Amino acid sequence: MREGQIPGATVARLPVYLQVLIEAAEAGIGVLSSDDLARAAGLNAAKVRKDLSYLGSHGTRGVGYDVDGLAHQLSRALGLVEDRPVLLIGVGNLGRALASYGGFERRGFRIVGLIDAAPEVIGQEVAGHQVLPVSELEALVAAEGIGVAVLAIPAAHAQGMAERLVAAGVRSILSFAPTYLSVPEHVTVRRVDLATELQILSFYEHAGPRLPAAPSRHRTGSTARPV
Amino acid sequence: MREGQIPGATVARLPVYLQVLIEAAEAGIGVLSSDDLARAAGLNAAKVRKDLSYLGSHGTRGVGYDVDGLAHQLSRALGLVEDRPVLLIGVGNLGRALASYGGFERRGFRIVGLIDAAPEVIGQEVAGHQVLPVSELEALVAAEGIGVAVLAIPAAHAQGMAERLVAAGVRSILSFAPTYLSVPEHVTVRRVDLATELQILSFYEHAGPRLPAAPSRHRTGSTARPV
DNA sequence: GTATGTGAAACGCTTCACAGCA
DNA sequence: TGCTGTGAAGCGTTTCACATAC
Repeated sequence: MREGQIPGATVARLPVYLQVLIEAAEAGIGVLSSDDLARAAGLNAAKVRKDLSYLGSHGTRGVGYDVDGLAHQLSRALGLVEDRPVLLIGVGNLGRALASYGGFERRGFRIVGLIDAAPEVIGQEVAGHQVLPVSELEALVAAEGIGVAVLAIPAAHAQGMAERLVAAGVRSILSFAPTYLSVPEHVTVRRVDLATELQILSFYEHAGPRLPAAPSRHRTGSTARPV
Repeated sequence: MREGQIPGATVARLPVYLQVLIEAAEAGIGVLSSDDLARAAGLNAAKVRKDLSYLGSHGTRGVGYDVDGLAHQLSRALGLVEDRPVLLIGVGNLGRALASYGGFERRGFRIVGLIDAAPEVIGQEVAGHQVLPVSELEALVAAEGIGVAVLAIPAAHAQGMAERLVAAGVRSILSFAPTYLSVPEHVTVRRVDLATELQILSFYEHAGPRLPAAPSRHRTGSTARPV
């Protein structure tokens, strides 16, 4: 691993630790051990320690990790010291659900605009935002300094919209469209596809209780408890 | 790897191949090479071939893979030869979006029931289903032979509902609640959390255009085309 | 005593390179 | 010739085990 590089597998777990810490802080817990964190996140203590060690040494031997201090370190590592503006494209059923989801602010993001192509939706008030036409996209991205966009539109329009977002300056796209997006090297796309998730579950159910096996995403399978 | 075991990383990609094949079939394409598949899925040809080889040898050297034949093999491997019944718990914004998502039937699933705890929602007609009270859960799971459930409820209720689902006989849970679920060994949970996804994106945007780096989930970064 | 931080071993996944077959 | 199928090498991640520090 190159100096200062945090492994991808670790990066994908940092948000998990952060969430556990936020909940612990709200519950008035001041210190957590790697074992506590592991239990709450469905992992093992060694992995937690190794992951956190990439951020530097922020624990106290014999004691554990200071909840507030570590939460701050994680927020910093994730680039969340202040809320990041997010643009939401597509105000259908899913888009509305995302716009109404309250957990954003609490976790470092702020939806600053809703955009849709349908004339009957434009101008509507959704979750405190007026839906804007696609023509406003570039101006909005520039004005708000938007780097992250969420795509909740049909697959057929996803590639075109992604290209427009990239041209406008967006560098990270979270796409719910069940299709693959071709983007330049410097742009990161993450795709969430419900049917894909269900199919992965279907495999393991169908294949029988395979003892090991757990692909990429968050999988719980044993003791893990919300704090 | 144990005999007959398909690696978890491969399992997570099988739905992707299946989707590409379905779209190719609809476009009238009869044969695809590993390179074609790789391009459409944002992967490389060697990975595609190795992945598909775990299912057996279904390609033709010098030619490629028969689209229909391979799609059938993949469906079989994923346990999707006939539609799997799915139970949806939680009919809020997100639950409605999921219930209304049309892509299910086409990809091997059938929502057979909606359940919610709120009295004002129970009895409503949503996406062609009457919302049932939680008390109907066990009967519905038994009657329809449901093995897969989707949780779209607040984090605070997720663990309790998961336990009830497991007790009723559900073996796979797709959870949208931003909390970890403790389940028995034989139950598989996959978690989808929007804020987590955004935070991972935030890391890479913040950390600058890291050349390598791409954690677990579907990441596109080069040539990939919707068919 | 207790829990972190970390080299080193073990493991799994990806990529390479080419043999095998149409 | 062209593309699949696959051992083997390479690489990243996980786990182990213990020195280190409170």
